[in-house]
Amino acid sequence: MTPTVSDYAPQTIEKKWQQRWAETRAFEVSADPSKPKFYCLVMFAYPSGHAHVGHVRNYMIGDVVARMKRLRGFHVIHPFGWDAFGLPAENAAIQNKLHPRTWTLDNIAHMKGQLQRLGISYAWEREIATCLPEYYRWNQWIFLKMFERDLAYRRRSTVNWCPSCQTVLANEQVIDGKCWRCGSDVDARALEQWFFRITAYADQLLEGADGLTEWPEKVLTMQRNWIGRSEGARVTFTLVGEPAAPIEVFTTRIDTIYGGTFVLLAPEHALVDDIASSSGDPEGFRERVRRFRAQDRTARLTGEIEKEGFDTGRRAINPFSGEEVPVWVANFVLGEYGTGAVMGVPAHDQRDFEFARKYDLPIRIVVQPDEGPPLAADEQVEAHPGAGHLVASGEFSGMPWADACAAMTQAAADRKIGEGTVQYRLKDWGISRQRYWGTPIPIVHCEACGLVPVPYEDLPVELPDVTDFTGRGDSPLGQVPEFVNTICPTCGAAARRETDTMDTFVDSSWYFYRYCDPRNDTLPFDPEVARYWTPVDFYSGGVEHAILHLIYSRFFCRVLRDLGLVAHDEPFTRLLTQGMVLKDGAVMSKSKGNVVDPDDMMATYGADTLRLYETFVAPPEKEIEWTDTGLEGSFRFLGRIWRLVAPLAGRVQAAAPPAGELDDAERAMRRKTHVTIQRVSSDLERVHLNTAVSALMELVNDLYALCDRAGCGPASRASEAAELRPATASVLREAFEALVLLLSPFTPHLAEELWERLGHGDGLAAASWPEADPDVAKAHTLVVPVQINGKVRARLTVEAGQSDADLEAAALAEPQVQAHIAGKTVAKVVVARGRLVSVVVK
RNA sequence: GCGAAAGUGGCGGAACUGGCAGACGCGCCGGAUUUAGGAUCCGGUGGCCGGACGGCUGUGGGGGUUCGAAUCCCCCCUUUCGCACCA
Repeated sequence: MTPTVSDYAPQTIEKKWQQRWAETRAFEVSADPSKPKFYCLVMFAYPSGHAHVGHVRNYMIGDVVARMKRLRGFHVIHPFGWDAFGLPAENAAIQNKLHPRTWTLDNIAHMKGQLQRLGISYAWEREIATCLPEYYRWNQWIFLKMFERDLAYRRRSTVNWCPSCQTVLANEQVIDGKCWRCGSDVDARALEQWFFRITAYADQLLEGADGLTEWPEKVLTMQRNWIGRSEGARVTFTLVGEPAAPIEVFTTRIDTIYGGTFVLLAPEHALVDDIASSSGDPEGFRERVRRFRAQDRTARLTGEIEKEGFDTGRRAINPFSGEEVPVWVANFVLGEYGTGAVMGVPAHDQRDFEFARKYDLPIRIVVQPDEGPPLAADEQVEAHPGAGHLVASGEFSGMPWADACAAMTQAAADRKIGEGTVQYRLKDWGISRQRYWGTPIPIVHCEACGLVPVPYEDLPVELPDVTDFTGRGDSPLGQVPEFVNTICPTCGAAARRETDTMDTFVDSSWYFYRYCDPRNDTLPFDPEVARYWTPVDFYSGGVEHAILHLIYSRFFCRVLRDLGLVAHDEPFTRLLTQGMVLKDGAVMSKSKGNVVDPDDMMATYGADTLRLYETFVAPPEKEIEWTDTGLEGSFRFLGRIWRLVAPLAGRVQAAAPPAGELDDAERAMRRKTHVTIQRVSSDLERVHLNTAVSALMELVNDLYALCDRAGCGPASRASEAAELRPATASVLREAFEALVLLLSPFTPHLAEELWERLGHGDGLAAASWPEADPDVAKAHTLVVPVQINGKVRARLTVEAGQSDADLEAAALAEPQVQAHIAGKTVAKVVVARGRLVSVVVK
């Protein structure tokens, strides 16, 4: 394709304007409290090597919003950066003998070039990369603050171990028992680990969700489920015999406690070992426990295994009934939830019911339904978990179950045998990773002093240069003596550094605050500056982070708030979860070989075409199927605009604003222009990008028709010679300018070029969003359909502003209508808001 | 199993608080231009009947509310997503 003067040549235009934007620092901003701000954020990128069109889509959504807000007079911060720590870099290093830093920085350079060629309006001077000491230093700083406040702590626990990634995973990072990153089955391992006490904020995170009115309900539901709050009570049963010990159970149905005919311990329960020792056959006992513990962790968590258990031979006293009940160990009781022990109430819990039937344990009904026939224990085919009133429950008999819950919780507290508690499914966030390419945890282990924080003035604890990556087990940092061996900051004795690194989700939990003040070297960010820019007004990214990044960030926001660094409770006011880009029905991935490279698309069609396509093809939240023909359609549209506006730009740029002497077509055109301004404006505020584009296409179609008629359009021969009425020129000028401005968030290069050709030397940076004139946008004549018995039989063309009575009369006078009501009686006429007349005949 | 969202032409998708279903685009058909192809410009395009005016039918299926339902209510089917022994 050889471009001629009238051809749309995106490559030339795009290079020109990208240079211009860089020279004028068009998108750089600084805090200015006298102006309204807008923080537009897209999830930063993992520098995997190449951006594909799926990433590009998200950046496009953010860019359209940012550019629109800028034209609307906001001070817009639209930053970008790199989530630059993580395993792929380390794995690449193992394979290619490259340092992870080299691999990462090279990838960043390449991807940055891609994004710049797309013309995304980032404030590049705020760019951050989490793998640089100047960034991760502040991870360490925040970690130490959390350590001081007991929000970061170390304990031994059973953790999720990914055998392929050779590291620990947080609970959020295990999906269906598999590693979120590589899909391997996750094992259990007992390790000393660092945790963040996110559970301290469980209630706040839950309650805060109610205020997130501009988040997708789906994400909030996922977060609420993940937090999993349940109200109940802890009640203490007493193990009889030697050793005598309390067994605390958690229940949400203390009202059923008189039906508690056995106690179940998780195989991991602390008492199990003691009981085994004092049993007749300690080895056999332990063997059975070992078997349960070894059962597939995934299957145990998802309930896919057969419920099994065995009698410990010991008994415990039910504190309410006073009865001695057997104590069993059961494989379906989770050691990590509640107290690791439950009371078995077979009549009212399905799991306990199945267990009791299997092992012939007693079933006792203590809640009878208020209606219907009473339950009988030996006839039960399933548990009755529902409502009713209590029976066989001592002094509580006869009470409605909900009242009984309250009364019995109170009674337990009075008698010091229990108390009401709230239990969460959410667990503390395990952040230790046994890998190299992450933030070193700034702690020193001293024989004498224990866990000693690295003094703030010694930060950052820098990653040493490791050159030999094996990817085997234990933390690579442990193999670097110069790193490990240090002295205790407190007592000066020889000590060892912590060798685990932090989960990379720590990096991403606060990066959006760092953008506000990215070069600060005394604090993570200046609270005053952050107060101006944050919270983030619009945040766009993938739904896969619904309960990972998005819950961690909400937690960090509160921690930083309590440290006095931020002034709000929620970091992201509005969230959009964008749909994925599919090719051949599948997510794009290198292994499937279905990746569409934006560079290829830009080489053929230009960045603007790619940008337009990805915003037009479907609503941002929906997934899209990539089609080359769709992309070509977008290219055609831009060519169509070019052929329309470019040749006429010089001829209309001096035209006066439209005045009174317009003909019908010109008046209609003006109206279309102003209606389009209204539609695009409101669609963009709602981020309905696809319908905004379609409104612009309608405008262009109408402009073609007008120019065709005026003999000046692309279809006209010898268009240069055609006379242009001054009125036409003024209408065209107004329409072209609106079109270019409304289009500019989508296709900024083309818009800048045409804006310049329309006589504006100072660029779109100096322009502002067009305002619709409601009077011009208003229809002067309208078409009112007339329904007879629900079917449209005629259309009236009337002057706007007719009264309902006039419309009714006009409708009934219409010959078409007359024909349909002839010989029948008009029973009723409804006029709907001047838009429709509905006639009912019999 | 539980919960949520969705189901509209050949395809992607429009339709604000119930008010002309199918905007816009892709594809397809026809015309103009062209030596030809491509590109471009114009027109047509849910289905059935009719030469046209027009008529009938139509938003997963079935019922209901209403002058009027893609939209609201009930039942069912399908798809996608989330949760799934959390006591």
